Amino acid sequence: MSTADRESLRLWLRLFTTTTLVERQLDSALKREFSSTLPRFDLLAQLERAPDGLRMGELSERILTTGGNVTWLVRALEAEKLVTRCVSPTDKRAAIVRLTATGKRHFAAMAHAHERWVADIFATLSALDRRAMHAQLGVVKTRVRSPRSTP
Amino acid sequence: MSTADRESLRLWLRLFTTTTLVERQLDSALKREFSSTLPRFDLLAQLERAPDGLRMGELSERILTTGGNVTWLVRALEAEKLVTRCVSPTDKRAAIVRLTATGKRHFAAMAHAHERWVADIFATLSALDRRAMHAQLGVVKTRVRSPRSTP
DNA sequence: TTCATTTACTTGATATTTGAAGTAATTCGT
DNA sequence: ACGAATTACTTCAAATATCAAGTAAATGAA
Repeated sequence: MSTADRESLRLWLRLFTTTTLVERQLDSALKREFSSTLPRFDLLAQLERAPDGLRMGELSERILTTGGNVTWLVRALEAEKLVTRCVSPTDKRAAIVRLTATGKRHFAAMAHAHERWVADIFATLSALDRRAMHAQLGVVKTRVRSPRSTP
Repeated sequence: MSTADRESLRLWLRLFTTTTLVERQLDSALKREFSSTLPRFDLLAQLERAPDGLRMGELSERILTTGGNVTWLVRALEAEKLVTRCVSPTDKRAAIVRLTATGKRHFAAMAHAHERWVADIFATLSALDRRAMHAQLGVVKTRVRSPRSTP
């Protein structure tokens, strides 16, 4: 194992740990303040950006989870009256999910708090570092999305 | 919301996405090649580094999961003969978990492949970028571990 | 010592996530 | 237009993870 490999391994370990820690922090804050969770928040965030709603498949791609899980999440959020589902007029197989008015209000409140928490955590980095890290992550993300990622 | 806040949010989003993508890639490769998973691998990796074994509580701190989950994971790995548990001689409440010889062999094989996968993914970054990112993540990690992290 | 507290885990009930298999609607080639 | 392949989802079972008790051992103060 070369030095570069060793460094890659250390980097991945730290990337994973740090992300997990931030994730848990945000998740537990969402639970505490809003009785919600990060996955739910993420799903609502995607819908917020899509005024015309999204199909189940689009949701599952965007929040990086399986179709079965999206079905489950949407059912739960629907029960809480935060989203609605309707059959697509152009494709009867597809379901279109939208935020309800309640969902929008609820999300806006959460998003505001979430923003503050995230800003607070990453404020420890300089603007320069934040931009550098964003770019570096972009490279990794592209790499991991390309076809022959897993040899 | 200031520009800095917006950038923090974008950074967090990308951090989360990238980490999740790498995680899934590694997890599915471990499944495919070794019928294992990332959480199992992580647990074994901690034990590998601790020749004297670790207590359940130490494991749960290190792999960032709950005690109940560690009990579950260890039980599964024990059934596969990869780890053993014994009562601590100095504290009868505590259980000490160790790798078995089989566990060591099994882990060594996985670790080798895992190393290659990770090295391959992060080889897209320059050595300089890897070091920079490692340092930047260190700052965030420290921040998120400090007491008044969630205001 | 002796009992209240704390600590280390386990348990059991739930919640979440995955993956494979099933259903219905659409599309494509003919 | 017709059936085969594909696509969009749902379902169900199994794997994982959390949380809130519960149990037993260790600690510590009176």
